[in-house]
Amino acid sequence: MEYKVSSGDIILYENDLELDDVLDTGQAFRWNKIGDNHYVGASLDTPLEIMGTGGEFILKNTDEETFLKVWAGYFDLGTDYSELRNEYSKDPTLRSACEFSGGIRLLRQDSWEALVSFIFSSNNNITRIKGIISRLSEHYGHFPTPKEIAVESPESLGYLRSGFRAGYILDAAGKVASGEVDLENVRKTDYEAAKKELMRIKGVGPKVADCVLLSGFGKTEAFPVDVWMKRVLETYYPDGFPEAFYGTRGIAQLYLFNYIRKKGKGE
DNA sequence: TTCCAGGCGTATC
DNA sequence: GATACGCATGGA
Repeated sequence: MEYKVSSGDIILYENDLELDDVLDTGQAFRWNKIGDNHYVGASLDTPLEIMGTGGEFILKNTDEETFLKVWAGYFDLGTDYSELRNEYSKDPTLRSACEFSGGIRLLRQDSWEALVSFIFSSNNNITRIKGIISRLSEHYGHFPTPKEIAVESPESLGYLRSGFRAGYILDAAGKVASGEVDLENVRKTDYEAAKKELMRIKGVGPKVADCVLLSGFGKTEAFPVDVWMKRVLETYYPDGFPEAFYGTRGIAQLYLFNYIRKKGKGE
């Protein structure tokens, strides 16, 4: 990880990063694009403005301590994505996907924030998900804690316009606030057990659980399969996804998901 | 108007 | 365990 502090801003040098590939592709829902390669957003209650492309980025509205404590982890700067892509590129489909969008990384989000976000993602589109989460955090003036949401009701959450997912969020908040679902324990335990634990929450099925385990807990063997990935698996991996990538197949999934979606749109 | 959006819970077999 | 169906909301 290479960076410097310049008149209060952080200058980050990172070749394996493009903001459009990580902040605007359905991994995180709290970023707003305010210009070319220019975003404002937050992780929990820590704000950030970030801009840049081609290996050099400026991080504003932050400081070195926060950068090291929050953003280095968030952008997974400790992982060598060139090396990962070299490995993936042994597979022809993954090679194409990696070449298609080389700026993809796994965003390692806060676990509670990821849980809330992906519960709202169920049978929903990215624009609406962002709107719901934006209304939620604006309502409290910060990203609400499990306890703050747990005392709400479907009616009092009506302002979110989140539809049937309001009940899911209440169940998640209640179980996390009471300790019935222990997120720290989810972090410590292995992938299979962690998935089971998360799926005790209403509105958390296999796909949402995998998204949360991948982004919120950094469990890179979590492999979210939605309609797009189903198509990828049927088309390119009829005999199953290569076992060689099991440990980081969740990151491979990010490249494939982006590839199949944008390729279809002709981007 | 109808269809769909990074699914899930429930009923039914 | 597999499969069909309804579900709130809003944009295309």
